[in-house]
Amino acid sequence: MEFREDQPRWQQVAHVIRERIAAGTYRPGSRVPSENDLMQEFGIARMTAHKVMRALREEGTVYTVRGMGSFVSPPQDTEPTDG
Amino acid sequence: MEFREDQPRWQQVAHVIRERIAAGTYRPGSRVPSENDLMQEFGIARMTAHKVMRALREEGTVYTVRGMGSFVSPPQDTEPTDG
DNA sequence: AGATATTTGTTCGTATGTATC
DNA sequence: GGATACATACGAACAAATATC
Repeated sequence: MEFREDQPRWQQVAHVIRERIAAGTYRPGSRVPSENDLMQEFGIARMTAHKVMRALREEGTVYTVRGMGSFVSPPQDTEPTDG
Repeated sequence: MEFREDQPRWQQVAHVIRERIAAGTYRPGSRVPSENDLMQEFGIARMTAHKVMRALREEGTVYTVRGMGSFVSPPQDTEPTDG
C-alpha cells in the first residue's frame, strides 16, 4: 500500500489496485472497485478515478464494460491455447 | 424561482423544488417531480436531476422509494411525540 | 405468470471550466 | 503550455423495484 509522494495520485491509486490484484484480493474475472468506490476510498475526484482505471485498462490489467464496471483480466502467461 | 448564475445548475434546481415545497405546491407526502420530469422541465441531464434529488434527500426535504419516486417529507418541527 | 412502462440506483464515457504547479 | 486534480454536466448502458395490464 506504499504511497510515493513523488508520484501523481492517479498513479499511486493504480499501484494500490495492481497490488491487490497481485495479492489475489481481486481475482481474475471479478469486479474491481467502481470509480465511485475509488472516489470514496481514496478521496479523489471522479475524473481522477477514471484516469486510474483507464491506465489499468490500457496496460491490460483490467477490462471494462460500460454500465457494469471493470474486471480483472484473465492471466496472460499461464493460458496455453490447447495442449 | 430566481436563478443564480454563480451556482451550479443542480443547486439552482434544488432551490426551485425547495421553494415549491415551502409554498405548498408540493405538500407533505405527495410526490415531487420524477427525475424524468426534471429533465424535461429544466432541460438537464438525468444524472444532474439525480444529483438534485440526492441533495434534497440528504437534507431531509424528501424521501425516495425506488421504482416509485420521491415524496415530500413530513414536517419535522411540528410533530410532538405524544401529547 | 408474463410483458410492458415508469422510476430510481449505479456504472462507465466524455467534454468543459477552473486552479495549481 | 503541459500535467495534475477538482467540480460540473451531458450521454449511454445496465440493473432493480414498482405498478399495471
